[in-house]
Amino acid sequence: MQDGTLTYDQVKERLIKYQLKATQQRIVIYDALMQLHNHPTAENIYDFVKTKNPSISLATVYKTLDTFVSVGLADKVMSANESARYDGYMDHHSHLYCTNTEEIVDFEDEQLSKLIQNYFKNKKIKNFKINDIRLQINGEKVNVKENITIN
Amino acid sequence: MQDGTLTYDQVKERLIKYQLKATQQRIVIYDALMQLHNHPTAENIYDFVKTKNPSISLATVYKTLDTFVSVGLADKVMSANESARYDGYMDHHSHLYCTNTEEIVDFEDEQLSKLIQNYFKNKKIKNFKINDIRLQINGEKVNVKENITIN
DNA sequence: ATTGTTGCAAAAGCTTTGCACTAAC
DNA sequence: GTTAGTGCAAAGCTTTTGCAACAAT
Repeated sequence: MQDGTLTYDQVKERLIKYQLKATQQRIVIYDALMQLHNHPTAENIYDFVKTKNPSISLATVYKTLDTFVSVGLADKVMSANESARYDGYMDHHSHLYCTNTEEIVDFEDEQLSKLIQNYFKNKKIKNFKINDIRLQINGEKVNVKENITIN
Repeated sequence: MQDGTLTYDQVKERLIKYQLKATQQRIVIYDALMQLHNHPTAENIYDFVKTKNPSISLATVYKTLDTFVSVGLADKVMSANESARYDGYMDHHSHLYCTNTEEIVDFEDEQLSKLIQNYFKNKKIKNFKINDIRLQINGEKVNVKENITIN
């Protein structure tokens, strides 16, 4: 698990390591990300960060988070920013997501489902009742012009 | 795999089974969902459906899709509609998502990861190079006031 | 006839953009 | 001094809402 506490200089160093100018804004935003380990929204981070830097703008928070994601310092979770996509195929199933073409392909594998279900029969998570487990398998088409074929 | 072709009456019957009035709009939207099995956006569906029902409105498409999701006739994939959430904890990991409290909790299980990785060493997906596999485990807190604890 | 659904247009989010100003190197 | 990053306000998208008109039962 991450620690959540880095000194000012440690953050600065890390930013530089990722070839980013160590601006005040980036430092406080990165620091916020380390402290708010509850998957904050941009707005959450903005609120948090305003106490340390009252003049910061929400646009900067967005831009900075984008930057962090693009260099690999942060991750965007539960993807927004794309439109919602719908699926009428209602058996529980997982998805392959091609990061190049943005295609989503249904994926279902009985054997793998069983494997995972069995795993959680033995390993319970305290205070959490599992309703549904889905895999999101991210990757790339080898040949963009051909289809992805399962089995 | 789903077939993708249902007659007008079959769709109607299915809607009624889910206690929905079988309106023209719902029928064409459900039909669209069955035909567009590429995880269409609301806009995609709207475009598709306009050819059959030029006077339909985008708001109706949204409302109808919501209705379908709430009765379990369709599924919302790659959740949008929430704000993007960020995560500074950059080791690849999975998430528990509590559908009541909307909490996202990091989840990492070395043993399970290995299990799944091994599985895909034997079972390749044609024309797809896997970069990253994540689990999204949906469920509910048993006691909303207590935390979810892993291990 | 009743009730729920639709379409419209307006509003509400969230996120991005352009540009002048500023800070980091 | 250069170059890149910031803040602002405006605009862009997607999605939601309120309400009068309408269709399904």
